Amino acid sequence: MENTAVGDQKSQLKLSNFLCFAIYSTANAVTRAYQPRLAALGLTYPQYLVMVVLWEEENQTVKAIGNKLSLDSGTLTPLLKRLETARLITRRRDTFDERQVLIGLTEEGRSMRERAEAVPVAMGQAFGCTMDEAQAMRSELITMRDNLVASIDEAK
Amino acid sequence: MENTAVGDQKSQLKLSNFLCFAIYSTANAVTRAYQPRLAALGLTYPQYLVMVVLWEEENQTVKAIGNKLSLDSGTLTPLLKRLETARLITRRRDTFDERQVLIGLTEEGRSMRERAEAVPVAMGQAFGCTMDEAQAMRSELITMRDNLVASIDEAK
DNA sequence: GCATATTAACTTGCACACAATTTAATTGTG
DNA sequence: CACAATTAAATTGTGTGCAAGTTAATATGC
Repeated sequence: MENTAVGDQKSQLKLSNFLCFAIYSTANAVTRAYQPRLAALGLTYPQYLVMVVLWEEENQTVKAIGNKLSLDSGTLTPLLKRLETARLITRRRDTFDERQVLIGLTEEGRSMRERAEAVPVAMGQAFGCTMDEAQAMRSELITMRDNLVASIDEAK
Repeated sequence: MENTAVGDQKSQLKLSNFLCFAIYSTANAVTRAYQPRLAALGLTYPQYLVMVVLWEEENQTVKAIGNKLSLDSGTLTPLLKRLETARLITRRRDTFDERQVLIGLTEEGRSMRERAEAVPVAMGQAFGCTMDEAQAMRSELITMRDNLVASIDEAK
């Protein structure tokens, strides 16, 4: 049936739009939802992500942090300078490769980890979904993200 | 089994983190993936979203557009001014309620719709998923977004 | 060994997002 | 009718994201 095929295609085009928008507006909501929970720590959501990466492992390069968060130095450099000003992290040139900057934690940054434990607890409840749903969603999103990223160079 | 319960809870806390990050980094990838496809139209992704809303219905207030896109006037006002400068939209005060500004399309903005049809086609392919997967994902994301938004006031 | 290419971080410029405040217009209440 | 409360946009200030270009250090090819 030709009409069905055409109908399918049209709705897919609309859906692809709506899916993009769903991701976009949910991401905005994630940032807004973190804000009141991070206020006590004085962190923004991207700053919190950097701290999470550093709590996992100290003394990482800007490049390594960028790879983990999919952010480039144009975004990270000013963000890291703000965390340095807040005395949460340290920045020092790698002695063996002076191109690299190693990001470490101050004692204050290290000790913030404990106070930050409440944040994912509160956020987990805010989502209102089960662990299985969250895991399935996460896995599908990462697949889509990697597909999208792979498609970018082709589109240029 | 106590260990299992504790293990479950810990992994849920991590997962809630990872789910947030998956949404966040996928949304960044969405914006980057749109960019080369919107370059020919001279639009950013948020600008494209506003145009889509206006192609559906002309002469909407800033408030109405903001409700549909979950954006406030602080974001929309400068964005709309850029679209006006690009001669794609018109802005005029509502005669019956001078607080409101009605956003319309110029002939140029209206005619861009046809050229923009290729964008969702390309993006749909870039996602690399079936229509059913896209629809399921979209529906779950919207549910989570609404849960998140509902949780924000409580957290303040 | 030295010129060239590559790499890491930084910088610049632009466009969001959003909290908080301001301004102007309308609505609601006594 | 007067006047307080509400509403819609705009404005201000801060913090991302990211493309494009710069600088300095390291790696590579001949």
